[in-house]
Amino acid sequence: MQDNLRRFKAEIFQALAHPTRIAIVELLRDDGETAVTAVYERLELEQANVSQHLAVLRSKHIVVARKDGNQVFYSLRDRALGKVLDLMRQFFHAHLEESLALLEDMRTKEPRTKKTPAGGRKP
Amino acid sequence: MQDNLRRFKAEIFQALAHPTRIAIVELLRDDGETAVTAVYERLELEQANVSQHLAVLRSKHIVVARKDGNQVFYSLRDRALGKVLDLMRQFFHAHLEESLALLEDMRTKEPRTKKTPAGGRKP
DNA sequence: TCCAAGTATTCGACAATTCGAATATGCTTG
DNA sequence: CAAGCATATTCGAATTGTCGAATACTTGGA
Repeated sequence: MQDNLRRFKAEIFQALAHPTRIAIVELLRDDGETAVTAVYERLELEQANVSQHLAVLRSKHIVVARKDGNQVFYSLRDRALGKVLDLMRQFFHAHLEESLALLEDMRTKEPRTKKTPAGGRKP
Repeated sequence: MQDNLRRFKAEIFQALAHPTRIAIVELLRDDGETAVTAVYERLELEQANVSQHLAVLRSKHIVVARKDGNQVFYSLRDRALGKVLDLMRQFFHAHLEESLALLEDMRTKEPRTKKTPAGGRKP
């Protein structure tokens, strides 16, 4: 059981382990219930992509959907998760220097580059 | 920058998004500084595997290593992460019923089965 | 110096995630 | 019912994560 519990936690973390999903959660936390259209317009992302990420969040019960006629409104299911993100910011600030180094690191590696033509390292 | 910050958070979550790494973090939180041998003996895992997971945690600065002679002692770098896990438990309890359903779901799907011989559904 | 203990890294196979494109589903209005 | 908007799902390709086995590195002692 101890192990199942850990798998459960891991799945929650996994669900949050993507910049877009974090953006979505933060948006819902700040703006409350929001329709899908508003989400992908605010975040400037493709509809399908947002829908896929919402599906992930939904499957882990991080988010709840409410249907209203044509559209679907999403909201955070529990504000504990908002707190988690706050702690995250705290964590970030507490170790600002190293965090910045990490960010720098991330910048050099360029995120999800899909068309980097010749970036290969080590010939 | 907003986006970089989200990528940073996502990486932290990603680092925690594995049952073994959660087990490690919880162990370090509860027992304090611990040598690698003790970790993999307590968790009944392969040395290499634990070392790989520790490398992940290290690369995200979730954990710090202190060398002492032959061995390396690991500890949590920030108790904020302990708090995050506490919030997680809170989250779990707050939604116990659905969480249990999720666990049940996970049980049926069996995690990381590598040698399930004939479990396939749909012939 | 050689060896053994304790950790870390590399490698190859396989599983899982992610994206955009295409397509499907569901609701509402005419 | 057809058309059209809002959302979801499926597909294939590329990327990333995971594991055990093998191997390398580092330290302390014979």
